[in-house]
Amino acid sequence: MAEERLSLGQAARLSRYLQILTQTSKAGRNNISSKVLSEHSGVNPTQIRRDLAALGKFGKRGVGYDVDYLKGQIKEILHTSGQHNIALLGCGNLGIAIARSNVFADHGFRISALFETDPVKVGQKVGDLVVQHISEIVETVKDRNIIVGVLAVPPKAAPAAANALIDANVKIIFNYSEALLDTAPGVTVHSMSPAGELLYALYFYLS
Amino acid sequence: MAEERLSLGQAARLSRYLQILTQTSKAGRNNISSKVLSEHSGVNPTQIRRDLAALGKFGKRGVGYDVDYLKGQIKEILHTSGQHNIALLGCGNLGIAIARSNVFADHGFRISALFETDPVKVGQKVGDLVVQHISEIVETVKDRNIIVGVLAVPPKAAPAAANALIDANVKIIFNYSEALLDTAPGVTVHSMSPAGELLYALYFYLS
DNA sequence: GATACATAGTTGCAGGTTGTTACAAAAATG
DNA sequence: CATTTTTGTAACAACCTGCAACTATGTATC
Repeated sequence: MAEERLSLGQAARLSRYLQILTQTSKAGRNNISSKVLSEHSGVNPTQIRRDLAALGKFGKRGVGYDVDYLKGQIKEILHTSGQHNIALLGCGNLGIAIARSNVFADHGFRISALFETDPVKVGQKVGDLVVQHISEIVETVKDRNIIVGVLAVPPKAAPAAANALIDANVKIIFNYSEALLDTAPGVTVHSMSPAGELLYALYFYLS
Repeated sequence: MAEERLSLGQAARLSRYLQILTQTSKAGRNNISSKVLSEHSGVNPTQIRRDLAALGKFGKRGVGYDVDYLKGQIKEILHTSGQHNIALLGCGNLGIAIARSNVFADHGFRISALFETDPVKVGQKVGDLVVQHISEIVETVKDRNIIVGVLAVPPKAAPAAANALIDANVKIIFNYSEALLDTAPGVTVHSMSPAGELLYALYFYLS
């Protein structure tokens, strides 16, 4: 089994395809062509076919790709077929929005714990979960086998929250706030940057 | 004046630098080296220096880059020194979170209009803005010179909301929902995909 | 069945991008 | 003045991408 590690670009594209396939599947379509995939992903169709053919010949000539089958194959390749538990820090508007949406659930991530510093919010229920105080994070992360922490706190609170996640031995921090976080060895920090992406899109519109 | 159009990669990196510079500036530091910029952006320091040197020699040898000066220069290069008006569709938890945060304001975007379909929310105030009914979108977008629309609506409502934005002649649609949107000529659609990005990060952790 | 069409798989190549290594130039420090 | 830091530059190899071309295999139509 060759099992070579994917390049950065390949992995990025595959997860993008997966995202699109998941939505396509939800919309009830069960077949998709590289052309359509290209329109939604912005990736050149030849590139898509090359990516997919290199990992196994998943398509049917003249027809396209079976959405659910391809979805399953890509999940295998990305090692993300299983369920993964995530902790959400911050139960303000943003945190609640994330907790109630399916963004993560659709992709096999289960929000398994909610944390807050505000004593008023601690103890309240959001869906099936009870909001816990941040002081319980170390134990909960260990008990529930959580490897991903999502930061949905105000920028000012972000560094402290990130450190709490690091202390709790979380491996991936997903930062919804704009704040810059210090990195720790062995911990991947991924920051969203909607404004940055908007600037990028705007540049190509303006020039 | 050479004024060449930036490559996709260059523009992406520059907007990333800009995002980091903005946060660095907010944190009160006014000098930054390519090494630190690299740690926060994930871009190779040589690449950073190459990018910046190619557009003008903004740094001081032995010292680094002046944060505010560099920020200004990059804004010029990206043609985003001015203010840009954006419309926000959806005033649920997510919409409110966006409206109250500084994510966009920090980068010169001003949220100039809020829209909803829910009659209960129409007329309520969020900050200085009054929530308007979606039916007013065409006129408002024209009057307030809005070129960017941000979708913060539930996935089911996203396609209709996107079409409303297209009808209103918005140029860039920024989609916070997971839904796939149909594209229209002359309109750039940019979809956030937190779960996709998380899958990507997870792959490198798991392999 | 024959024909046309759509679409995946495949190859070769030109061009662009990136990381690496190396080094010179300028500024700060002591 | 010597040392250190850090930018600016260059050259090169490795990699990646897009394009064009072509083959193979389904589907639809007549």
